[in-house]
Amino acid sequence: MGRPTVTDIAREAGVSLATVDRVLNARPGVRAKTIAAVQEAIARLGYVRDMAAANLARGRSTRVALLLPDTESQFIQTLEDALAQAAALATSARMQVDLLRYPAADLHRLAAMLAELAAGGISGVALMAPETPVVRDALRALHAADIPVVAMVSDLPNCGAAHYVGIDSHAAGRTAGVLMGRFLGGRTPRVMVIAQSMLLRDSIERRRGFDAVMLADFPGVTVGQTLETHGVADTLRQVIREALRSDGPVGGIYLLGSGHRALVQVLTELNLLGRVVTIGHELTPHTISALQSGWLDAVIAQNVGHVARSTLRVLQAKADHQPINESQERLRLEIILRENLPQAL
Amino acid sequence: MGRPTVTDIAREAGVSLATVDRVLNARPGVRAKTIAAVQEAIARLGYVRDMAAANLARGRSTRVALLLPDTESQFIQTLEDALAQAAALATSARMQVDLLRYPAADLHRLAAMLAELAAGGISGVALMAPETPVVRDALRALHAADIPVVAMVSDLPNCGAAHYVGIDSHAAGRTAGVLMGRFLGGRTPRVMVIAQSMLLRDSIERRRGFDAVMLADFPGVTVGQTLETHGVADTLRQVIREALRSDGPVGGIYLLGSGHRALVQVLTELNLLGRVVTIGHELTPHTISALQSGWLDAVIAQNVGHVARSTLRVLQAKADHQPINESQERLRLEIILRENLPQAL
DNA sequence: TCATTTTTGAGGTACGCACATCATTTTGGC
DNA sequence: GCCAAAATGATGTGCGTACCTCAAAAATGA
Repeated sequence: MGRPTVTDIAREAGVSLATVDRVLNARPGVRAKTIAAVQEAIARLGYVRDMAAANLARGRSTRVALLLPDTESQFIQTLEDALAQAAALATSARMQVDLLRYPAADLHRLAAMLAELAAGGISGVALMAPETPVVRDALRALHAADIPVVAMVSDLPNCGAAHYVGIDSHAAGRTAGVLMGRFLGGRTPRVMVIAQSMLLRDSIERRRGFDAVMLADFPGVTVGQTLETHGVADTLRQVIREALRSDGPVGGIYLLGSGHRALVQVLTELNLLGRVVTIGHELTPHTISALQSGWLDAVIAQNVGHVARSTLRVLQAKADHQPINESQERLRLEIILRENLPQAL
Repeated sequence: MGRPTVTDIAREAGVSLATVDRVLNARPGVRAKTIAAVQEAIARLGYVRDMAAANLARGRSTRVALLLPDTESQFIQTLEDALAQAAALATSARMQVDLLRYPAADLHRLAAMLAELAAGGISGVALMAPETPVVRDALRALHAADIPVVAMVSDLPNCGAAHYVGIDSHAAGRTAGVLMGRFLGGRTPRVMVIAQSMLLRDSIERRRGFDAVMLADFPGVTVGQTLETHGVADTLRQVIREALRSDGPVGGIYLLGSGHRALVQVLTELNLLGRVVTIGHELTPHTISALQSGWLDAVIAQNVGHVARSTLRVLQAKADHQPINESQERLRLEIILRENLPQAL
């Protein structure tokens, strides 16, 4: 005897197949007493619905859209690659994935794209986007239309997002703080914090976490205010030079977002490369090679492959109205050193 | 138009459904020319076989066995829990999982169990076991019977194992080494290395990795020889006391395997708790609470949930004669500090 | 060219489930 | 106890694929 099927339940519960079907799919027109009897039989037999067969019968081939900003960042590119790879695999599980980019500078366009998708009959959307009123309204419209929304990498609370796939940015900042403090090894120099921009929710939370740990556990270390580079290498060079003119030696640098390549360049010019504890975020070809060279001491990252697969799994579960396996979807905050660099991205 | 089906291929290739079926399932009696035509149609339409429907039609419900030692270790228990949870989910994907324990001290019994399983018609086996001749022979017999074998946590090369699910132990030791060296922060005290036993492949490789890094990057630090406790708390107490009597202060302890609880106890007695850099392996309730209390500085771990799910996925893929998605199955070596402890195991 | 073998076609059944329709039974209100 | 409403049963079809049988066609050898 193999696993029990709907037929077994019907026999066991003393009802017809039609009734079992009504109970299983929460269709109306069944007395509470009958529902209980069927569920009791399900429990007794240990029945587990064959989701593959169910989806096959439904003939439903989920279509979802994934939206990323068109930023020229290696992290975004890495994430897109991971999403594309996961999407290719999802095809064999009856899921069609549209991978789209939106202009990072034009969030109205993003909102328009979301509206189009909603009209085009899509069963789920996942995106990485800043939380602005325009975006929020667009996402709320999706929510109202019963289209599940998944936030990737950067959370979107108060937008009706059904799920967040990404790591806790505050914890990421705290972790960066501990590593910085411990890698300084008792020394109490100044530490510089550099960011492209402090508009993004992630950067702000990371900074908060970093400060909390430094203040509490390494009170001797002076942490400077956040230097914003706006993605311009010259600005970066200038702010670093300026900061170095201030009193006290700089012993550590915390890079909140991207910009590793420019930083390495500036540090080379200033002959500081490898002489300063440097901690950054996200695994990209740049950060990997910087770790290998010893220019970067640690990277706090999230597994983009996991982000991609988790995103698709969550969207599939939402489309099936299935519960989400929280423990599988919880992303771990990863600490990457030269010694535990993954062999391949 | 949804995704292409076998019918579409038949039409596109100008052959019948039966012929497409023969090609897809590598059945004999088709001319090479016809095979090429069908495959060309498959490529042109981008056909991807619906594995769910295929398995449904096959009526095949994969049955696999998972074997763990009956060791009273929290890590083994944690792993078993993760496997049980993954198994419960796998049920809805037509997979039946038998979760078994074998006496750790009696590997002949393990070999006998494996032989029984082979005779009982099972489609795959995963196990965590030491690599002894008895085990090797038993696994080779499985391999000869075309039953795929997956090694969990501890690798089993030269046993015909189809796959290894676990982290690179040498890299784990190297990582522990860097953390130890850096957390010592320039100080050069003695470092103690403690293990339950050095018979297990993992412990040996970890030690090798640890030594390699300490020697190369932190040459001032003296690393003692491995102290074996054989799982006895008293022995642990004794070896630590003895080691402390030697000259030079002990600044770090590297715990290769389990035994965290006993170590904390001994360190408490000696008033060394929290005053020595301590690094261990694997996330268990004990190590988690030790991290939270600050008694443990870092843990090198593998995600047991990932181990469990990966094991089942690999077994499923092997049973379906499907290729394995290497990037998804590659386990990351995780560094856990108090700051990035997962909220739940 | 004929006989033989090989290749191909046509069609059916099954897997476990969803969903639909219509007939039949049971229930509750009065 | 009658009737309408609600609940349940019976039955069929289809999802995409595997696997089987038998007939028909094509290729091959002599």
